[in-house]
Amino acid sequence: MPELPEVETVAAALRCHLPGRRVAGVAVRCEKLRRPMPVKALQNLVNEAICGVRRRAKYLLIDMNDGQTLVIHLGMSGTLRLDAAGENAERHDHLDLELDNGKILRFRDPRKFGLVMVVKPNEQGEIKELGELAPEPLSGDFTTDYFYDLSRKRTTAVKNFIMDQRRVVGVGNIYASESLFRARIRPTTAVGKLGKERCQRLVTVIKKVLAEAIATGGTTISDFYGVDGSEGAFARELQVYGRTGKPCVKCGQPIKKLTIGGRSAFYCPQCQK
DNA sequence: CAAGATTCCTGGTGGC
DNA sequence: TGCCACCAGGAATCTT
Repeated sequence: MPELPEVETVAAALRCHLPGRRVAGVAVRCEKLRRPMPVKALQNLVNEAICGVRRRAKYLLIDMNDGQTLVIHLGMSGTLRLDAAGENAERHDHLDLELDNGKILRFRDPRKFGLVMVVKPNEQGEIKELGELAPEPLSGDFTTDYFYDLSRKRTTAVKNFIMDQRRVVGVGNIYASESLFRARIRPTTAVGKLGKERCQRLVTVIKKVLAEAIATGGTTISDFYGVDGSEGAFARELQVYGRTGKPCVKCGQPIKKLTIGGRSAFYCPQCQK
């Protein structure tokens, strides 16, 4: 589910509800995520005021007045929603943040690939616990030159490269296939072999696809929903993802599927070289 | 150091 | 209908 546009959609929604609220209570029902849930640190958030909501790559950052930040990664199946006061938790609702207006911010994650941390960012707002992340794709730091220089002499498939969060952040399996189709580049192409022009096409298209997906509220395939339970509309815009055997929207050739780096890749053999 | 395989976990689906 | 193998949008960790 959640790639950059989905996380941004959630962040934008939470920005309308969380800042200015205080944490009134915390409930942890399952501690076993990708890393154990930091129960003590979470309980220490009680009575803290929330001052902002940010996103970095696919991480959601909820900033507290005292300088701490609650970091949430949705993994593959995580969702956050805002429940009305008194609403019962359901299966796989692992964490509740009760707010001072009674509403409950709920983290659900059936596959438990998600991540919850409480950290202290440095003065610039950077969080070392997030590791080495590439620049934000929608920022001015993500440029053709950046991409071109970083990819020289790399033999890995371009699809793997754009899904590697140390090189490009926010692009997951869906937007990788979609971006490559729009850039007319085969997912298997060695990234180091791409000339400057094709690098530029890809960088431009990644920005465009992510921005469009944000504008339409993200992609709902099976388990992405907005904070209010709504579905994202970008699923209608998908041109290759999940369309194996169906005609290419541009040339009519059947879309092909293959496995690269253990993940499925979708492409048009005619349009993508 | 790069690139590929493996692993965490549960739920939905498609085939028989 | 029931059972089961297989697949899933992520990313850290290990091996080669």
